[in-house]
Amino acid sequence: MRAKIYLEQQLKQYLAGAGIDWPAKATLEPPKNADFGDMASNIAMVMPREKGQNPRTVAEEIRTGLIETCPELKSIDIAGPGFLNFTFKNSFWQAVVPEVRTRQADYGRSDVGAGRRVQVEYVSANPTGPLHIGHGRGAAVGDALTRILRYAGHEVHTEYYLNDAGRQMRLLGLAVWVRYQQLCDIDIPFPEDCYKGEYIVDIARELLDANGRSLLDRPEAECLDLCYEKAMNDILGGIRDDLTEFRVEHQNWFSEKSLVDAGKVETTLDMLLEKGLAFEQDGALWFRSSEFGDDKDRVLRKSDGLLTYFASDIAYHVDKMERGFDLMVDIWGADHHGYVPRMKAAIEALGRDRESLQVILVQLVNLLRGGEQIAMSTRAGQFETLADVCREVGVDASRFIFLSRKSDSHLDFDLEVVKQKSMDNPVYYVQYAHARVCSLMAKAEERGITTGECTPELLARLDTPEDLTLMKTMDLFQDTVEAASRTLSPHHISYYLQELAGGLHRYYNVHHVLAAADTELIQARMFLFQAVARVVHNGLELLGVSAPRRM
RNA sequence: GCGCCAGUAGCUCAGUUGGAUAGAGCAUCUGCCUUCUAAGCAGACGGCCGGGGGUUCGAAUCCUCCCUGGCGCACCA
Repeated sequence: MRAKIYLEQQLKQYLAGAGIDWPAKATLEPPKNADFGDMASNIAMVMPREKGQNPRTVAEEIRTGLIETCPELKSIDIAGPGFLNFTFKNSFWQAVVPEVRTRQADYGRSDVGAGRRVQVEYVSANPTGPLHIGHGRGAAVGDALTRILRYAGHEVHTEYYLNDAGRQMRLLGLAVWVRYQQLCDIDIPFPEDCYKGEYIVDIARELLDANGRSLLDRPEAECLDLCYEKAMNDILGGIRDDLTEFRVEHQNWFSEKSLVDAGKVETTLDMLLEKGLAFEQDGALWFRSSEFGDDKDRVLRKSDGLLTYFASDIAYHVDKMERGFDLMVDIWGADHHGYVPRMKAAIEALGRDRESLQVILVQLVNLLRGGEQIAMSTRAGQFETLADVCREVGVDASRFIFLSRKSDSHLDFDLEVVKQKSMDNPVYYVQYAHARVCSLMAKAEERGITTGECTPELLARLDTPEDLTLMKTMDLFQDTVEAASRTLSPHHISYYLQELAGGLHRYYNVHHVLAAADTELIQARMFLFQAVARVVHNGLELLGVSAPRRM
């Protein structure tokens, strides 16, 4: 059982005996400084006490009460202004090894999510060009978050919102059409605001190869449609392929066009009008977002009669709510942060708690090569695609880098650095820990060493500081999963794994596993290593990073 | 001008939502391969946590005012 859970139960039991509730500000966590013991609590300082009573006196009472009823505890110390520092017996920590052996892929799994239904919408890039590195970051975060939330007991549904209606799409068709004509040696200028990428020319060339110059004889509107459709299908196919390659799979691709065609946008606008949340002014239709915390009201339908993106975005979120999700998580590029208040306003206006929408803003990625910046702009057509980057540095390395920063932070992604197999890229450090154990087990098999039964007596041999560090770190895994889930922050897992891997590498250099003093010690250490490898594996799985058996 | 995010060791970044003496890695130095993978380990060096004020037993973390960088502020998508 986890140290935190155990102590929490014991303390609650003690407080209940005294008729006191668990204080809201009470904490229970491993102290930064290991000299203070295994777990520390401020409970004596934050719980109600008689006036004039010193927290240390309260702590002393708790200490006396607990030390008798908790056989798992080796000692309780009181320090500083009234901290309680708990130290467990080695046997408590050793029990984590069989626990990992039993639960295997489920070790660390939690039920804090209590089956809450969560929808994670991510990537959702306009299909106007290939995915670039910035989309990759969003994809990695969304996917890891999905894995973590599921592991923490949520029921998660993933979705890609496809903006397949609107002006950008028309521009895409136009771009291809112009390129097609140019390929036919017709001298027309390329529109300034169109997509200039080489991939547009490729699509036009395919059209030319398939149809010859025949399109030139058909009505322009028809050609534009044809070009748009072809471009859309090609690009979307590319995006799907890139995501698959990046180990990202959305359960549903939600089409904006389908929303419009089904009249759901109009229905939503009618509903807003009915509730007095929308109004006509200057020939346009407005949403009263300013009444729900936004800076100003926002246009839903322009005076030219066309709907804004915001209008269909509201309709889309209405649809999400109708599908009964307890929580909607949207992952956006940070350059869209100005959009958050109006979307939250919409959620609230529609009668839902604004917190039921959580927008994760993923900051910009600076793509560098040897310290020099590579420009990225879909329209200008200069960028390295996500596929290019994956091909060059690998999916594991890319994902791990993306998941090793909190989303709020800007990220420098230097291709030369990420390619290096050094500590500049910790993914190898973590994977190496797993591979080390695997190769060690293979070696044991070669030598005919078997492990036998995993008994407490055997595990009692795991009593060095390095043993205890590893076991305590494994004990923290589920807490880490829960923290990552609670704060919607995958990077906690990444840092945890680096710490666990570090513990293993250190151990490896201090203690020989297969050359230990006697058979029992060898077996005990093999059990320990197998458990560590299992936890590393589980953690990497949450990040969507592979756990190689050899490197 | 208004808003959002960031500012922590020379560099890249953590810091479990208010805890004890602020942590990793890289870089730079010093050591460790005749033994399970050196993609590793040990040690040293390195800090006014952007700055001022406030809140309290206690602040990198909370409130406030400044400074710097990035990004947004459309009847664009």
